[in-house]
Amino acid sequence: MAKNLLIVESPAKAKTIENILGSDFEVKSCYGHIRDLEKDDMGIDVNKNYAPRYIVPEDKQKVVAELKKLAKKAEQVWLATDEDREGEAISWHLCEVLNLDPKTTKRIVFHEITKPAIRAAVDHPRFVDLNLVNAQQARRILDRIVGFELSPVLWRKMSMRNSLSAGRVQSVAVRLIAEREREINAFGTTSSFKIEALFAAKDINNKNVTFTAEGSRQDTNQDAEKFLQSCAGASYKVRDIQVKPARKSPAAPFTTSTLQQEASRKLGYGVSKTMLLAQKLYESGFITYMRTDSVNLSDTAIADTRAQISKQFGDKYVQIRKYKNKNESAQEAHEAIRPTYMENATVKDADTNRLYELIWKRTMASLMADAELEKTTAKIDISTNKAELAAQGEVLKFDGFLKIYMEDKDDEDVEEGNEEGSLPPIRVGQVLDFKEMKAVERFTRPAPRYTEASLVKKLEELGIGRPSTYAPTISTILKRGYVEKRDKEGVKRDYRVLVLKLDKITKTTEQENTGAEKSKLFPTDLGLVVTDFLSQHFADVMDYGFTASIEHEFDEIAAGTKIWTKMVDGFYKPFKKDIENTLENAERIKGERELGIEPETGKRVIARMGRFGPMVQIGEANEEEKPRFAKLKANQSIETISYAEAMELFKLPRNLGKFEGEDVSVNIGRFGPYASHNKKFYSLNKGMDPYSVMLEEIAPMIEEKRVAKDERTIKVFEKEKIQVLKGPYGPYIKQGLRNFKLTKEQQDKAADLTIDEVKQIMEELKANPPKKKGAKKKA
DNA sequence: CAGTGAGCGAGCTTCCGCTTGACTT
Repeated sequence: MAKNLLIVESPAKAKTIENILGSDFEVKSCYGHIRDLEKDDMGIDVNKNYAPRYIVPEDKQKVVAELKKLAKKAEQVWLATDEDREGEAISWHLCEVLNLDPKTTKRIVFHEITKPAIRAAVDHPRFVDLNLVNAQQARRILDRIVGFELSPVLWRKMSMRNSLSAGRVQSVAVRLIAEREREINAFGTTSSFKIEALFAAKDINNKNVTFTAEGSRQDTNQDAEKFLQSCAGASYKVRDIQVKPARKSPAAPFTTSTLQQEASRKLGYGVSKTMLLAQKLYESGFITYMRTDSVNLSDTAIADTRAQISKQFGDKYVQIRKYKNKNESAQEAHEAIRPTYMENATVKDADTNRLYELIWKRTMASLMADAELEKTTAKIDISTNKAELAAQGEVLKFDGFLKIYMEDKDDEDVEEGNEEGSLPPIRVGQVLDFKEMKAVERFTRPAPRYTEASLVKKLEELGIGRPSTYAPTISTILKRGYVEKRDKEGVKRDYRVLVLKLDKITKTTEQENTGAEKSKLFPTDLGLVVTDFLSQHFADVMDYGFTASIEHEFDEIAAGTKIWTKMVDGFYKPFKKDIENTLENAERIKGERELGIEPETGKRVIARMGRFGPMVQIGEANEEEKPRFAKLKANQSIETISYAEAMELFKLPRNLGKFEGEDVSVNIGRFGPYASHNKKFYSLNKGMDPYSVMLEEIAPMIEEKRVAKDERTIKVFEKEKIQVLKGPYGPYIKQGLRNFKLTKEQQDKAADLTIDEVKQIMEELKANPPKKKGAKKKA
């Protein structure tokens, strides 16, 4: 029996630390928070100075029971939760639950899992910092108040039956996406003409090459033509050449947020996928902890990386840097995300290797030498006018970190047409061999829509959310239906090109694709109307600076200069007034927009939110007549749908004629477009448009779907309406809407199951349903 | 599975931040 019990948050850490500390220590994990506010009545006694009511959630009871047992036996308990606000609170909760005195129980902290760091921590224990704990309680309680007061307002004011939610983080995340969408919709594109001259010259190998030089942009088509005209018959002479050295530095080691961004840009992963793979790597011991906001590398990691760079590329490529966090909201409880052993450049598992290699390269590059460049700018005179052209070239003199890694840019930060090539050797005074000059119409672009990762980047900049919540926050706003992730097809656009060649100007119009986007976040109508509603009635909580300002107050609580209950009270009192006022006075949320008047009837055509989502409506509900309704299509929005598009929606359902003697009609239902025939329903195949599809396409589809259904069916008990079906997880039982999972053995003999056996399996599963996450019984 | 669109009102939903597995049709 070990004398000392040391408690950390993560089980993977526990193992490593136990190895470092040896047999005097038993190291256990508490798996994060062990208590939380109960849900009834917010779990807070608002009238008793916001006294919190904490409970141990069901899924934590086993862990807590075991820790209790071990704590009782141990001579000394050490609290080694993370060194940040949440970690401090976890230590305090452990004291409360394990009957330890926070004023005397040893509390230790470290930012890296290395032998010297752990040893030093054990040599310098402190006690739980109750001010910091109170800052966390204020944070927790405030978030609970915001979430549990705001969400019910939505339930009352929205006519949708979804379980809607609002919160300090998620609601602002949706707002960012909503505002970006409106910016894009309101964006007025303008164009100008880019001037580009093409010259020929000999390179150092005496080979003929071409290079381009740019002139200043021309605002209009006429300006562009006039400019080209003024260049007709000109000669072009190099007036000046400037050569400047330049350097590029590597990016800092990964944090959760930058890892998510790069994995999105380079590998196309969503943030959940990145975190899932990183978790696997962490649990297998290949990388350090993946939920971190720190860019710091431990001394041992720096030494390890330096050795690896030297070995692989030579000392010339080593450049030790100490990275500092620019982000004020960072709490830096951990190291940056890095490989645990730099000699492993890859891992065996193909699934995780791509992410691992990214982490390995980024870590290596962060301690590699700057890249050295030479930038050349040549100014070129035009003999027939006063304008000048500029040609730019860039030569890499020393690759440094670029040897293995270069951070990608977001669409947002990429400027058009600045790709730098190399220039052939030219000298001042040289008359250049002119080929042609082009004026190409270019357009201004609105800011791009957010990807999951660029949204995380923005949230982090605003100090909203934490590394452990970025991915779950995005899942939440998707699940609630406030936001959709999808592609957008581009549209064809004409652009004008003028070419001056052999002193003659030719004008052409070419086509390009514009506005195509992949895996971007779009607000739904629900997201838009809920954002408007919340912004109108709860402007302070929806403010982008709200989190930063309360964080400032949490800092004061942590410093002991502010009382947490006073801080919470200062927020709650006016907030509660807003809640009551809104419940009493605010209209129901409709998001109504008039699209026009139907000429034949004089009835209003409106788009609005209905009980089942966005819809269009002709006429008003009154005694004489029922209005006509139609659902919006997937990519349509209340804010942008036109009158003509709305009227189009009323063309469904369409009757296509008879097949096998029965009518076939198509419509759009809850699960998308479908055909109905002989009382059966068939989802339309991808690409089939219910507005235009013909019977000739539908009939064979119905036949195909009948066959596919037969293949999925293993057995049918007609009388009991029970089916045994083949699914992606093997055979299962289906009765109505309910599915019943079979065990391995039962699956193997699925085809031979009798009705009695099936019934017995169902009875057992009904009596003992498989446990679901978060399922809890009422006390 | 393929309807609906008003209002009443059982009894339900809901937050953010720490952590992993259990579960999925």
